[in-house]
Amino acid sequence: MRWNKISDAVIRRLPLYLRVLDELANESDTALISSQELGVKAGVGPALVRKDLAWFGEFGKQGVGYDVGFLRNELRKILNLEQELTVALVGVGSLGEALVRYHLKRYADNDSFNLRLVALFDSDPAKVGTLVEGIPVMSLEDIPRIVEEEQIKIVVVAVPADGAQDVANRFIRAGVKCILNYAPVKLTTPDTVQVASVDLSLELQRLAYYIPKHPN
Amino acid sequence: MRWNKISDAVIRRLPLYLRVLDELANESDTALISSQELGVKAGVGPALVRKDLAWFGEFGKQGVGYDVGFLRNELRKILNLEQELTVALVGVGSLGEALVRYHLKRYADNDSFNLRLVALFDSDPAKVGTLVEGIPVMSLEDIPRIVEEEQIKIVVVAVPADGAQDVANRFIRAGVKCILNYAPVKLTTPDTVQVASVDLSLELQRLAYYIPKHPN
DNA sequence: TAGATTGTTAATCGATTAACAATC
DNA sequence: TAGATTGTTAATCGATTAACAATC
Repeated sequence: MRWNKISDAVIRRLPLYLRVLDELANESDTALISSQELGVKAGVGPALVRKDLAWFGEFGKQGVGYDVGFLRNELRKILNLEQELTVALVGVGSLGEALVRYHLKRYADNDSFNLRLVALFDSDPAKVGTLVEGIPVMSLEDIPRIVEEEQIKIVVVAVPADGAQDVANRFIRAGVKCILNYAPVKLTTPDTVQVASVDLSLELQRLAYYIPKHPN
Repeated sequence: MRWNKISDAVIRRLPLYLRVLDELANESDTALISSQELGVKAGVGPALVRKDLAWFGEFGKQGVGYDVGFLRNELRKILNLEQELTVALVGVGSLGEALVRYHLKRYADNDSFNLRLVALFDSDPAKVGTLVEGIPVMSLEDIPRIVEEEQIKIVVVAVPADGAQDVANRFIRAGVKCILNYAPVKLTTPDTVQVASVDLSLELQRLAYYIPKHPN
């Protein structure tokens, strides 16, 4: 499986399709779905659904549609969701702790997900050695060793803005290729490294633009 | 000020520019910046910077560049950041509470932000009437009244997936035009309403695609 | 004036949509 | 077979980049 240089716009829609298929697989006994239906449920045009899927193979049957279970399985393979995703989080401040407690643990028992949060890191010596939700907090010095030992695949960056680039660099040097960034900065990374950003203030400022000038 | 139908791709970059200008205004005494420099700091090409800004007016001087303080101010006006942004949050579960405690309060005292979280809502009668960080939790019945009284501009949806569309509809009916959605569902809204989504599992599944097949 | 950088138009690039032959 | 829907190619649409005259 080597489909090089498929646009990220395409990749971003695959989880959308997968979510629809997960629902169908659970809640109903629909065994087949057309690009039309799948598109409506995912909020994407039918032609685009077919084009997106066609990058990876011929998953449908003409005149019939796509087999829900089969397509779901193929998407899980394409997205690397069959394997366990080992995750580390750096920055055990209030945000980091909230993420550990409320977010990441939630995905531990998800259907189409196999996420395991294995390590926490913090620069504050007072926090190193403590446990949060049973997960040990380690020093930034330990990053290379733990990434290697635990085969960390994704790191969640939840440190303040001015430390984010530095910790990102440390994980990149240790071999991590996927970063989920909560710090309000644009991380500079080699293009072998993928960054997803959750930047609440950018989103809020964008929304503010759409506030009507005169009262509702 | 009515610049109708400017692409959302443009609007999304304005907060990026504003962030750069905020930093310059604080940390240094740089009074002028070129589209070149601003682009580098924001991660955007210089031609695009000029084109984006030109949608809203002529803010620069040929041969000189843009005045940092002036441009910052213009962007704040364009993005509606001069006025107080009154926010409500619905869904006081573990996620909602974490958002209240760790995220939204943080923006209360931000330089280029004037966010005020004024009301919480929950469908659980046991929670209605309690306070979270000093903010009262109210019943969904109260949505129309409170939106009107407090002039709520943005609602943060932090309810489970199956309740999200319903609560979104309630706020839309009450006149809210901006929704920040944390529920893992695509909200269907009239196109007079803007939705920003924070969907962690979609981001993680996207990142997973980029995990190398064979060990780092 | 000479040098620099804007605002803007034209060219390029990429992503989405429409159309349809292949085929289940 | 007749009807439906895929996979794919060609057409369209929109967004980014390049280029440059205007001008500070």
